Amino acid sequence: MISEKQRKNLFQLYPVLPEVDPELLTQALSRAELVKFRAGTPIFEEFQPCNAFPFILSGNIRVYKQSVNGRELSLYNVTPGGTCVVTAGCLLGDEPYNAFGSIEEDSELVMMTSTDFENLLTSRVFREFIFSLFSERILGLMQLVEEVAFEKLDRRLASLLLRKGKHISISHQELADELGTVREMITRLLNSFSGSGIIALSRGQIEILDEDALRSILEN
Amino acid sequence: MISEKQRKNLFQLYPVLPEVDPELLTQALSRAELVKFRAGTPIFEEFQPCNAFPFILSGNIRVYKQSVNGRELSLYNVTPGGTCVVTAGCLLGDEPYNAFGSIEEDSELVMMTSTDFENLLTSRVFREFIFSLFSERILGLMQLVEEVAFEKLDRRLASLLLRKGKHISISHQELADELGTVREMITRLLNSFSGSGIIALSRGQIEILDEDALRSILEN
DNA sequence: TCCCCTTTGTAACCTGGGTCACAGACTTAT
DNA sequence: ATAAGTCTGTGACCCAGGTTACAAAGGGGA
Repeated sequence: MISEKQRKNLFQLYPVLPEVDPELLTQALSRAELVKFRAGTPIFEEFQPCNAFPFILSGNIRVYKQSVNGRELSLYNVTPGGTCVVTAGCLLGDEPYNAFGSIEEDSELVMMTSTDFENLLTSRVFREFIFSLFSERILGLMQLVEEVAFEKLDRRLASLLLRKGKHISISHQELADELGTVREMITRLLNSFSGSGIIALSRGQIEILDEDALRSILEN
Repeated sequence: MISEKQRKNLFQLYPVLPEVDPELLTQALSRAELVKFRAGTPIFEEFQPCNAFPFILSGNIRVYKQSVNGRELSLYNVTPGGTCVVTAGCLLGDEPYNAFGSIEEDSELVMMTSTDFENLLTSRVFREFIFSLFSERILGLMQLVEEVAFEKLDRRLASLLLRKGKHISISHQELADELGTVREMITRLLNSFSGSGIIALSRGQIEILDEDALRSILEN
């Protein structure tokens, strides 16, 4: 059971919810639980069966793959208002997870039982909501495949930095884990960027000085 | 308009269709057209808007990405009974294609207009059908990302060969296009396989002699 | 049979990026 | 202040895989 305040928050982030059949919704929410997680907490693993569906009130979930030698590669992030398509896919297909998920920033999730989630799917608007997230995600994954297969690392890194804004707080290792490479490569590339005055580096911080130069790397 | 025979064929391959609201269905089918394509025909391109939705009666569609230097990489194949999720995704999101599609074997498609497709989606069973294909595809794409990012080419090739059966009619170039690499690499790897007696090669043909050895490459 | 086109073989070479093995610099807890 | 842990910097090295540039088979049609 979640509080009235949390319910309001949830509705604001997921405006589709108040539109579903009230009876279904009340049912589902009565059994839903608010759970808080600290940054870094793992929340699901490859091959593990999935049994609950998360709505994100705050923070975000990083969904990623792991290689045998410990490298990681982010597939996508789930932010407030979005949903975890792996979980949805696994619940629908009754298959185990095929990726890892962990909390990136401190997060508040509303966890819904898998049966309640499936019940919600009988509602037309809710199904359409999930649908549009699915198709968005498919396009995103196709893009990612292309990037990983064909783009060089410097361009991938440049594009990642651009997406993250002008002042970035992140370690080289975390950047590596996002791109599926190793820390040393990131250090090297960042130093070469900083050598050309494109960025300024300090421990745990990257500042973008010349956004245009960074952008021009993308189309070299 | 499609013939009675084609309609039967369609229903057999897509058993969900006869279950949708008959009125919707009749509407949609009355405007649908059967189109035949020869192997190799391109049917859609990146950035092109999409305006029709295909059901596959026979043959198949290869959906792939292209790199600037002409390399290709298959994302998935659409076979009879399946549907092209890119198309569905693009139609739903009203976005242009972000991949290429071409006919791999001579094919017969029933093309439905995009508005009829969207109307069909108001039917619960049909939506669920598309749903399950979506989630299947998402899991597949996640798998592909992992493969491309972390697996070596010999393993990827071995796994591809195993999926294709014992007698394979295909050129080295086509294998390369499937894996996102170049012809020379495939030739090299195939020759090394054939050197160890795992496969036998002839022009346009690969015969798997030692399936176990091939499988053991996957887990070396 | 001859010609042309497609497919395959191959060798030398290059390069991006991963691995290893450190050393320093910063931060935080004790 | 000291120690321990976390980040960052760096250089040497290695290797998978892409590039170039050919040569030589097949195979099918005229």
